[in-house]
Amino acid sequence: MTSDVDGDTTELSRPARRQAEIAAYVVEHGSVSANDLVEAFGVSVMTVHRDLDELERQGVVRKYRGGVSAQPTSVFESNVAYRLNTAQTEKAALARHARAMIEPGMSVMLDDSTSALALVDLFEDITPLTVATNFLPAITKLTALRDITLLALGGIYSATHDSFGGMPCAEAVEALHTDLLFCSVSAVSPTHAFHQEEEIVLVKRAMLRSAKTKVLLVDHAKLQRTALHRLAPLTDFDVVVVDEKTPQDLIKPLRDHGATVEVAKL
Amino acid sequence: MTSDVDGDTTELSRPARRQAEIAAYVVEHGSVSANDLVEAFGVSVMTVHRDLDELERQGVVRKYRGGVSAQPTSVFESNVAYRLNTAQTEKAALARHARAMIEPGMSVMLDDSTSALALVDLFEDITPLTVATNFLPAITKLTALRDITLLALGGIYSATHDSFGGMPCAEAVEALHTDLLFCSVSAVSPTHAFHQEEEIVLVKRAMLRSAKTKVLLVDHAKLQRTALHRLAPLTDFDVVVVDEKTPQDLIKPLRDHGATVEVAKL
DNA sequence: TGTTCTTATCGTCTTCTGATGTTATGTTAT
DNA sequence: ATAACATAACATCAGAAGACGATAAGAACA
Repeated sequence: MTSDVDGDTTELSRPARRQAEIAAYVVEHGSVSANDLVEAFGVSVMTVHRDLDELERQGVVRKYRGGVSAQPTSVFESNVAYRLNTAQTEKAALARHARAMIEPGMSVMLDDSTSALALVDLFEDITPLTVATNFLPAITKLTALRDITLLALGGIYSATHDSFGGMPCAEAVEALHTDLLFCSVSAVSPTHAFHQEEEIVLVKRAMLRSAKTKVLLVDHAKLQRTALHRLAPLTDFDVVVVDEKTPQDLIKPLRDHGATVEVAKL
Repeated sequence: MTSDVDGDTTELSRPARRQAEIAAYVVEHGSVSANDLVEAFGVSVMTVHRDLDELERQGVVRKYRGGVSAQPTSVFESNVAYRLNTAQTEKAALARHARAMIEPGMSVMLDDSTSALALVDLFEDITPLTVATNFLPAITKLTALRDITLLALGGIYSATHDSFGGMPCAEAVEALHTDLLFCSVSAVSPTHAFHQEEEIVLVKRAMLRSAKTKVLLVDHAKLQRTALHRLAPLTDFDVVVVDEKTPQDLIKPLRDHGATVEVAKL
């Protein structure tokens, strides 16, 4: 019953949507020519090239004379997971649930996930608050808010994630200790959380070490995926929050293995 | 002959300009009511309040029921120095001069100054490049560029400067060592560079320790001002760049005290 | 050298954000 | 309690930025 898993491409600018579709197209076909894409998407050559330039900047495809080829799937997936911005409703629900755990005066850490971003929108009323994050969109949003101490976690910029990472970021994280951590991952098995990229795992692990209470935000799509790198056992998290659309038979195994699972109401 | 020192309020959005003017008005009058401002600036009460909210967020004024009062002058000055964005032509000239010092492949550090920001616009052609900065507008611009490794220097966000600072930032800086540093200050005496805020001084000093070649960018207005905190002797900089409008009799004292001064052509 | 593919530049058009005022509701003082 | 002030919540409008394609210039390939 995984009814509306994808296909809901709302809330994305036209070019962004097309670029995501082009990315999918390229990944599917391995490599294609610019002209193929012109026909497939009904835009001019120029626009196709511009889209491809952007996708290349994000590390999703590689351009060569005569066409483009797909990059390792991991990159594509992290990127498209971000852009295709699926399950906004679910993420908003997760965010509302998470919000209830936060009290004024606390310090909160956020990773570079869209789930965390949804949470930022709810911060305005929970002031004062200290927020640490390495996610540029979150940073941008938070700069506009009053009574929130923003602690930006610097590092090497990744266009694919629109966030900062690498050693410098991990070091910045380790200098902190926050009350709460909200983070998300690419995939969740009954026992562990996984992520596509080792580089990201480095930072997330540091975050896990630097927070008192750790919360994992998981929309139901994540439970049916797998990913390369094992990040941490689910028991390392104090709470795992899933959305209401998650089938019961996917939740039970988590609990059986000792995870504390809460369900966020839509 | 300090002809056109201020009064050139170009290149600023209407609300930003009005806010700067309101800030000046408030500082001049000590404290005023919202209605006074309505009459003085010919906008609605609502708009006045919005402007004041923004100025308060930046730490320039303090609101209370019935009006607003000015905050310590230092805050006002750093802020207005930033916003009133004077001497753009000069800063562009300084940036062009600085640009000639950069070779592809180098690592460059930038502080949170508008002079540094002008430099960012010239980076696109000097790739590859590694750029480290704590200035949010610079970070935002750099994320869009390819072939530039962006190293964001995190820290505590300051709305007044739109940059990151404090201890976390200083630590991030100290973990680095770049080929070049371009920075600016509030004021320059014949022997020293000065800055208004101690907090900023902390970060700038760290930057000075973390770069091989240090370049100070100074538009001529800076030479006629003073500021509270002594940052460093001018001889700590490998080069001090001034703009062409700087009177000779202001340049000579710097050289007499051992500084290497270069003049940027407009 | 000619052909094909790519990039640069310009003008047009659309879209979107941001700024503003008005009205309505809430809050503080007297 | 009431008046003055402040904020919240729309609706409107304008300006700016972005998207796009056409054309022309440039670069790689064969």
